[in-house]
Amino acid sequence: MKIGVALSGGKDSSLAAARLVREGHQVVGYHLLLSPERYSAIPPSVQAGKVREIGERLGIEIRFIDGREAFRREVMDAFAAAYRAGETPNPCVLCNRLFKFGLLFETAEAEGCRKLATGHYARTEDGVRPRLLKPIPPCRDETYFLFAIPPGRLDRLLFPLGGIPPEDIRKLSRELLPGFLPPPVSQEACFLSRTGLRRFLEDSLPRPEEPGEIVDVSGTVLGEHPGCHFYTVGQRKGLSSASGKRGPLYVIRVVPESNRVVVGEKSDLRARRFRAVSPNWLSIPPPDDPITAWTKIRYTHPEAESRITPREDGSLEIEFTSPQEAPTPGQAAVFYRHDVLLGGAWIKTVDG
RNA sequence: UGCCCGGUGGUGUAAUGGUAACACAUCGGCCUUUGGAGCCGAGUUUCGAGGUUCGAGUCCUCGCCGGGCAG
Repeated sequence: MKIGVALSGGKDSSLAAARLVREGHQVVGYHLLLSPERYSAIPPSVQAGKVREIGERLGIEIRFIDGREAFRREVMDAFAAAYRAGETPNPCVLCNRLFKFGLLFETAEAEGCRKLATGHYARTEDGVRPRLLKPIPPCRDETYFLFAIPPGRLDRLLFPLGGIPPEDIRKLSRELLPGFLPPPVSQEACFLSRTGLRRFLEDSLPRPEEPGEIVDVSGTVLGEHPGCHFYTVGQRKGLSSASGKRGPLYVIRVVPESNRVVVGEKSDLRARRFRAVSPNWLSIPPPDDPITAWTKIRYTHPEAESRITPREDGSLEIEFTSPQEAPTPGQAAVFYRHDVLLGGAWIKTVDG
């Protein structure tokens, strides 16, 4: 079978491709060019070179897809807009939806690939309605980033790494890609290096350096900040001008209208209810009535029991059984039942 | 002007006359397929000038600064 593989140049996607090659499939590697040179940690040409090298090593054809203009428009602009609105964007989810499982998927499909594989740690399950599942337990679970992918494509996706235990992945790595040196894993958003984020915001935001007040939950002014887009809910660092007393301070809210950053204790971050918009249901049909599910509000959040109520306007009301720390506008809320990712939505407002 | 308190890292505080400590902040590392968080580690401090004492953040004198009382 002809299978397309999304190849980033990293270890996981290479391994996924290697596995499919070993199984005897006709594999084509697709590499997306997304990041503008100005902001990237690794120059795109260097990354492309890595991908070519992997292609040679595996003996597969490599195709490049230039998505830079659309990426700029659809992911980076949205990223900047979120900061402007005092939200905390999650570009990975958007990029997965629009590019890896969007543009790249469509390109591979048009070129005759029956399936698309990626190196994500996740699983799919066929059936009347295909489902997206978490990987086999000790593996890190990356399904959070996949909640927004188009449901109709689930049956044509392959996650070759999601079904095998980590020790086997290491073994596979030695067998299939001996001597392969993974690039440094540590990174920010893949299209921005650490310095890139700052530069990007300076380029993209009007008057980025406008100072404002740091206030506590009762409105008392505690200090000054250099610009409210440097802050996100739950953040602890960068509050030096307000600190010194009352233990560690955390950002509770960012209010761009008044250019204020509201801070408080860690316990002030806990909230039970929030509203989420633009839901995407993957493994179940969109529900008409309230359902119970376990909701995860950030990548590393241990999902918690909740009730999800669909509203007339298409948004969702989520209520946790017990308050959770720092639901944050702009982040994804992803719903699970055991191993199954039911769907997800974007956190819009937090009610308390 | 008189009297009374107080002045310790960037901030808030601690230290019977005996190695100046704690929290927050800051910096570095770890963690990490988003932003945060979390974990580990580090640096930095006694308002100034004299004096008493083996030894002063601590006691004494003067000054400077901040607050209070008296008017």
